[in-house]
Amino acid sequence: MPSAEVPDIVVGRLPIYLRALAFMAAAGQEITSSHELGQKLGISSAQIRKDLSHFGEFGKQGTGYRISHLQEQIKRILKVSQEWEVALIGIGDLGHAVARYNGFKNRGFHIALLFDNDPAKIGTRLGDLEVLDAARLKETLAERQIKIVMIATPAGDAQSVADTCIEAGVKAILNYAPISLTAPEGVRVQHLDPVAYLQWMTYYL
Amino acid sequence: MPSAEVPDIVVGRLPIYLRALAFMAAAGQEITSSHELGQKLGISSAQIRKDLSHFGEFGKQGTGYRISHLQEQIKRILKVSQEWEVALIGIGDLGHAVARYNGFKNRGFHIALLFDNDPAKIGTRLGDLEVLDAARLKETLAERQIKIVMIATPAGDAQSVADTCIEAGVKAILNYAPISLTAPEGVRVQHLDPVAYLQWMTYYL
DNA sequence: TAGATTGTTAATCGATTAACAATC
DNA sequence: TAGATTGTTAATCGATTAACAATC
Repeated sequence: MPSAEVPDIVVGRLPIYLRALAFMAAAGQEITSSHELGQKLGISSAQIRKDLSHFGEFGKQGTGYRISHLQEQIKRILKVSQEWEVALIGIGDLGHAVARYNGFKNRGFHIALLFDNDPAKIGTRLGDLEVLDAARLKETLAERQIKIVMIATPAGDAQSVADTCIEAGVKAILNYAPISLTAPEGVRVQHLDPVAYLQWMTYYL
Repeated sequence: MPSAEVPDIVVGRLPIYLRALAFMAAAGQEITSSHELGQKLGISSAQIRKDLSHFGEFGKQGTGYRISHLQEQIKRILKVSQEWEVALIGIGDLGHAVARYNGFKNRGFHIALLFDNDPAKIGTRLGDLEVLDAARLKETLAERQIKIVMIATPAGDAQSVADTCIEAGVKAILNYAPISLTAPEGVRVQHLDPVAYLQWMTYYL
């Protein structure tokens, strides 16, 4: 029974399920069960079934889930059936790596715009994209109606870049800069902080 | 009252607190309160006090928390008061960016070893480190008693690299490769998957 | 002192799990 | 059919919040 009020934490697990399903599909597997999926992810089978039940019925009693079908459905739920155009701001080492990262392909995103404020970088090409002048960030994002950006600038620039993006109508920010960003209601920010994960793990060492 | 059984989710918030405290400290601030910290992070003040109470008493009634002291205490709890030596395996675009990332400094980690299996890369230098031959990964990690590695290899190599690291005694793996890794009990794996975050955010668009 | 904020208790809220009828 | 697995309900478990005495 689909509901309007799906817990945040449930939505957050859907990309994990999607990743595991893609892995199985790549190995040629066609069917899986909540039990198998749960074992792979260290999650109970009941939780997987419960999570999915927030959105509908995707399996078959006695059989399990058809992987390709479940992938399609979860992609639809997450709105990544079609590809989103994403802008990347800050083309330093990290930005380069992000721009060349092949993990976006077929997962709902493609990098459509690159920005930097360094005259030495503006106008250069990276893959089949030209690095644009960050001075025109706001106008360009608004024109192209970009809703999602990734920020890979130095820490000191990240907040003002974020502010500009938000003014241009951006609603989701993935922040690679080592700094906490603040954003108004209605704009989602995720911080990709490798050190936070490392620190978490060292607690248990 | 410190307890032996601190919930995982509480430990996971400590690095976030630490990051916010570092930000305040960098701005010259000396004192904060659970209320202020909570507002910055979108967390209730009660939760912050409750979280900290698992480990001890770090504040002063009527005043709040001395930032430098709280930082020290949380670092001690997370075992990042001293720096851990970390190995980085896979020196492609992403590995380069990780190696040059300045966010590790002063947060409990430093990259001590670089590995790749490409003869063209082995022996070259990156900063003040030489890229070592991944063929000797296991021996070298064991000799140096490395407990933490970051994997930035292509997806196809990541699991076997992880297995080798685990055989060498590694207990914590930060995985940048776009693939789910499996590891035995006692080894912690964190997957740094930017696309999972993007997919989570698009749900709300 | 008066005001503020901690650490902690108890109450509330929400998420996870166990169990099972339905059914493929 | 017999076996397996779903989707869902109810019970359990755990985390968050509200409230407040203690006290700086």
